Amino acid sequence: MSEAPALSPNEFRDSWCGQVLGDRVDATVRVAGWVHRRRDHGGLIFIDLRDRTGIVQLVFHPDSSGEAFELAHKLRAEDVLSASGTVVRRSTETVNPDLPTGEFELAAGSAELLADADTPPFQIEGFSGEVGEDARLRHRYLDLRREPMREALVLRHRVTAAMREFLDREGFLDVETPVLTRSTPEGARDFLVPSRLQQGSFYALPQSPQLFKQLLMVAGFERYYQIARCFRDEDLRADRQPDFTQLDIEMSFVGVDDVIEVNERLLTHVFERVGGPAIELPIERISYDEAMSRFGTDRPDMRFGLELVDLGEALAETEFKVFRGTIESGGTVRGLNAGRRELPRSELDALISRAQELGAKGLVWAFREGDGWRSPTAKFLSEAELAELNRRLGAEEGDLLLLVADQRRVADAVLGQLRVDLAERFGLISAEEHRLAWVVDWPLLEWSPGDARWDPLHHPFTAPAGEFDPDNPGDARALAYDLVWNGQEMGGGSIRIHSADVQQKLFAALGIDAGEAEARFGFLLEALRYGAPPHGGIAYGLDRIVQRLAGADSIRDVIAFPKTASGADALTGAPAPVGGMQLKELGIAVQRRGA
RNA sequence: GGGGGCGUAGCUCAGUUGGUUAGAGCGCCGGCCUGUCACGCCGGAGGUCGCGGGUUCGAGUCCCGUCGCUCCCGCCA
Repeated sequence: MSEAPALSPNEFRDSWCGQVLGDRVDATVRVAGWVHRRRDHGGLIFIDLRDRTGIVQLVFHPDSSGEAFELAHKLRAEDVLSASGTVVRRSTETVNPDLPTGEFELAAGSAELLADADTPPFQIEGFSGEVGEDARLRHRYLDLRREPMREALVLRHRVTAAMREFLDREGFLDVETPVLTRSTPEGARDFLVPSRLQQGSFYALPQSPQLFKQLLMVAGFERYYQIARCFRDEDLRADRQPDFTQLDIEMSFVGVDDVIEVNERLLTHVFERVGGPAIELPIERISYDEAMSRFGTDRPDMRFGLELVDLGEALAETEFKVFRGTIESGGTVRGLNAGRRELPRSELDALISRAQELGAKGLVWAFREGDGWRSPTAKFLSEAELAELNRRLGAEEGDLLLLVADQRRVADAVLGQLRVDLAERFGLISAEEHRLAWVVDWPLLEWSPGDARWDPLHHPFTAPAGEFDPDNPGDARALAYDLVWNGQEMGGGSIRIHSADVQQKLFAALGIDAGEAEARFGFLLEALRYGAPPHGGIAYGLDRIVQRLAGADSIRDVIAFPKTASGADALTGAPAPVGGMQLKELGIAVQRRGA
């Protein structure tokens, strides 16, 4: 809970509920808030009154409270009340040690009902069950009265306040960029807004302020930040909302190390301010290649082992058709040692199903037994091969080994995720341990077999390291960096291309010809020709950072009014149909019902 | 777009192999109660078992469809 703000006395109150403490004893104070709980003893009534700062107990006596006693009898949960009385120190045996104000209480002399409340659809506090999220979201204003939600939003405020404090001190300017902007159909699907004045044309809601912040660098602002709402029309997850918040930062005349350095100090400052985990500087860096090789993912959770091992070489000559076929078609065999485990067949089958869900054709499991394996696959492999696999996997007696034969990227994706699943199941992750890392040295582009073209790993404005060779686009490295926290991507950024020529080369490499580039990004190319400084920056997922700091399971728990998994706002009912008149003004044909 | 889980009182849940009148805790309403703090005690109300269809003598329970919530895969430059 944040400290109670100063309070100007008025007709409703002159003290916060949470401030009815020792220094007020014998004083007459007036408090206002919500009836948290009522304990009516017939001849004596206790009311717990709650405001943002906490709870105080009001006592109503028939003798000293007069009319207020009659009112207290009629009070119900969540009624809004203003009450005044004398602050009294409780006798030793009536102290409530669970309440910050528990040594004191307010002997109420008068009270005024400011608003009566319908019975809430769920209890605000004080019963052991967990209220379903559906009900909570439908009455979010009641859910937000609950302590955990209030604390989460207070934490969120403190995080953004600390960010602004640091960035202001470092000379970053907070500049707003448009929400109605232009669609540049790359990456995620855009949310579109029809234009009334130019019918048939559409605004797009920004997926990020990327191009605007680059233009601000061209404009000479040098250091920019914004806590920006971004929009992506993709399916939701526990850590994905269609509208979400990004801490967006951009700087001029910097290289990778400059951006990382200031961001490490930013994170340290924020974590110190809000009581986050201690950060050891510098934050460790791991190359993309090493992350993929050891963990099978570009956002490795390095709090535990179970690292991936490449077994292709050891199986180059194998007679086992599955392995041999995969290797001959350019794939490989990857494996991990899950340690000494005992899993029933049903759970091994579940692992296979999970592997298939993740895209594998199958999963080989084995337990090391003597010099060989206990495994349905053991009979297909030679003694020498089994020994070599055991050696490479560091397998000891009883260790569970998991192998996937596939194209490298599939094997990585499957084992990289299984590794995390297994660590959770086997309890290898301590809740107290935190591990931050920069993933660096990214490839600039990756080949997309489906679309038969090169796609940027980050975005098409990311600067290549050194000169870009259009003849070998796959070899190019990017001046890019992602911040990974316990295996979750928290933010990412890069040094940007600040030369129109280089930018055009990149567009060409991505299959965007000069005409199309001019049509879609002409404003950027033109701006880059008017003296663009070298620049770069980063964007953080604010919701995810706060989620992690709050220890919440979903970013919905740190967003005041989130959407459900189907993208609906359970409170307002959005999205909703609009009237024919509204559509007509936009030049959109009105569909007849049933049409 | 695909897969899994859930849907029973206001809330959280139980409900056996398909079988009489669908239960519990909390909340709610009424009564009693002067030191409680998840107050206590007594009494009471409250149900379209998400919705639609089917099987059956009989469906909360089985089947099909559908809607909602949720987790995951795809997607998220």
